[in-house]
Amino acid sequence: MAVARQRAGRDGRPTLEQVAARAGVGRGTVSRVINGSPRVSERTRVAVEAAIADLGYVPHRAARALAGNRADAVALVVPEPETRLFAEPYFAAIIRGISVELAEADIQLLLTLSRTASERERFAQYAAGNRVDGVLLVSVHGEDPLPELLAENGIPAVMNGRRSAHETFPHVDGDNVGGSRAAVRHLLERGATSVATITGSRDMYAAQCRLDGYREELDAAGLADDEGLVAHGDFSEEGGYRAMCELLGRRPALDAVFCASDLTAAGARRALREAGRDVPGDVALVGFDDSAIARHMDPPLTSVRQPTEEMGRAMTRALLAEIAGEAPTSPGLILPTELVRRASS
Amino acid sequence: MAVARQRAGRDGRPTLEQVAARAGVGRGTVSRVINGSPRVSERTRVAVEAAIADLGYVPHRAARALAGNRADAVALVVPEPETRLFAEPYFAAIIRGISVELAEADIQLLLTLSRTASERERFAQYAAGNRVDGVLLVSVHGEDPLPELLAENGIPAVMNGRRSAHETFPHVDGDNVGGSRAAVRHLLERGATSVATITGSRDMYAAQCRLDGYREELDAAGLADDEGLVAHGDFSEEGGYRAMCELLGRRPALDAVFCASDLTAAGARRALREAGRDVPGDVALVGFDDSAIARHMDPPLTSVRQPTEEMGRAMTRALLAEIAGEAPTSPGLILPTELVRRASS
DNA sequence: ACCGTCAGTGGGAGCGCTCCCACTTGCGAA
DNA sequence: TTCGCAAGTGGGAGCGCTCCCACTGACGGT
Repeated sequence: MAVARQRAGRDGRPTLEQVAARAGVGRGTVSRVINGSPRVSERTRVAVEAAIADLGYVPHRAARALAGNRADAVALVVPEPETRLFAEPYFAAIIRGISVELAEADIQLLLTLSRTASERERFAQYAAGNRVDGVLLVSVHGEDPLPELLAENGIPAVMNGRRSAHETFPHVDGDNVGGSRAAVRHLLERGATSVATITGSRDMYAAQCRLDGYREELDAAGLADDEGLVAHGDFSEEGGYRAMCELLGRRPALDAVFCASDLTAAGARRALREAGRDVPGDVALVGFDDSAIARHMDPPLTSVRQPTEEMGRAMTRALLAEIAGEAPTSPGLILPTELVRRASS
Repeated sequence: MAVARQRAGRDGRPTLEQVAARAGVGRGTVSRVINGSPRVSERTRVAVEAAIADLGYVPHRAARALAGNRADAVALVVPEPETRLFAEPYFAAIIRGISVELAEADIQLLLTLSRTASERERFAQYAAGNRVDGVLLVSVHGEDPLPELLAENGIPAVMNGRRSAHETFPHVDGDNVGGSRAAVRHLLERGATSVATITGSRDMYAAQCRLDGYREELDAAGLADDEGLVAHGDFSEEGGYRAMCELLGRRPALDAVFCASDLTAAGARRALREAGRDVPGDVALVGFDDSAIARHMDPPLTSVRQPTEEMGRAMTRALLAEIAGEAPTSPGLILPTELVRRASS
């Protein structure tokens, strides 16, 4: 048995050994060709590549992973409660970006939905055991133990978004402040004189940034700081509805509202309709995220779009660099946002 | 070197060998415990489990895969052009279902976006090499070579949806005909007398089914078959808009429209508004998919919902059964749909 | 007392790779 | 000519598991 080398693998597929035999070289050489080592002569490389093509050889991932002490895979961890996020163009685009970048590096994407905090801890355990080379994190909340767990275990990871202004964990985020400022500026330019805002969940940094942007832009325009124009929502439609009712009661003369999310804007729009206010005639409305509902609202909603696909790519590139052991140039990357103008403002 | 067994793995994590030493048993026994073999005495199992817990042992996936000739992973293949599908609650729910079911079986989910047909062929190659145990397919079009490629290579696979009435490939689908019939029946019950429909892309079986359901229900109600009430769309909003304009020109007296998708309904709604028709006052509208936009249309759209999470689970269960070598009881499974009533009808 | 049986167990072999060391060349310098 | 060295190469060792065969010992039947 030990004599008859050069046999195909258990599953009938060619092995590296067969390729080597066919090309008339040793296993080491084939391995070098596959891994793009420069220490192979041109002639040899060509011969090996021909043998690979002839045989239709595809490296066996598990064997590679085992021998090479790596996984050739990265995990994307999505908190289960957040799967509604899934139902957003935002998410689809991020995944597309990730996928493109990973495909180029020939690395697999593992999708992991983690339901509970304990499951996230278990995941860290799991990830530590060389089961993945790196981790991509989305929708990370402040109390999530996963980032620290990963860092402690020395597992390369990058998150989407930030938990605070001084996020030390590697991250890629959209420019929330800049986007909000652009939205408010736009409202002001369209002649609004009393711009209200409905915030997102106060414990989320993105919500804080969007509120900061709102304030900064009003300041820059020299408008008085009126706290009565700020109502707190929670990114949900219902929250938007309630906040809008509140606002209408408090500042009936408002003529524009900047919402921290499109969903919030949808709720606000409902409240405005019930109050008999026309959009954009009486009140101009702007959302954030440029999600599916923005395009389909009546009237279509002006919204702030993040360069989501690019964010996915950037996250992945950063992660791959980290895996490759490159020293990170900076802990984070902030990508610019863009205002998409529609009929609501 | 060969003497000093019982050492931790390269990455410092405990190996099965260590667990065996700690529990005072052989490697084989630990393996049996891990894999739930019944051929282990209660006492031994307890001891091994304690050792596993003490050491925080996690099996090394790649080693398992290599030795066991399996991958412990299944791939979900999404055609890249379809990633907009991603941005649907439909998709999110399917993935959630898949994820739940896979987590129970401790199998990983690989997400693969395939851009081109050639990439799909390459994927079949790849899958064949024992790199995944099975494949989950969504949005399969008629000319897609992947299902056949997988079948030829003996790779277990299940698709979501069907390509035709006599789909032989294992599949899980929603009851499109039943859903459409329920939608039309609902419209009729609400007093509609002239029910039009806007179809989906004619080359898609789901679109055909939805049209069939529409016809069947009208037949059942004894209404004359009026081809003028059928306009062809393509599941897109623009297509819905055009078809609605057409319909309005041809049958100005229509008082209800059943659309093959929510997006189509959104387009139709726009056309109706431009024509000055009130929804639901003048024309009742029903969509299909119960997607995000349905809830946020004005008025909110009545729509047919599929049991999507359950579909994901069913697909996964079917795939796991196939992987386990169980003979499929039937080639496919059709799950019931449900009409979600909202203000548009 | 003998045997067969079988639940339970230990450990060798080997999965298909990568790593790395030892080796062979070819070639310019001494 | 001899040596040194770098470029190129072959293949042993070993990654952490599972598979499976061989073995042990308790037990019941004869």
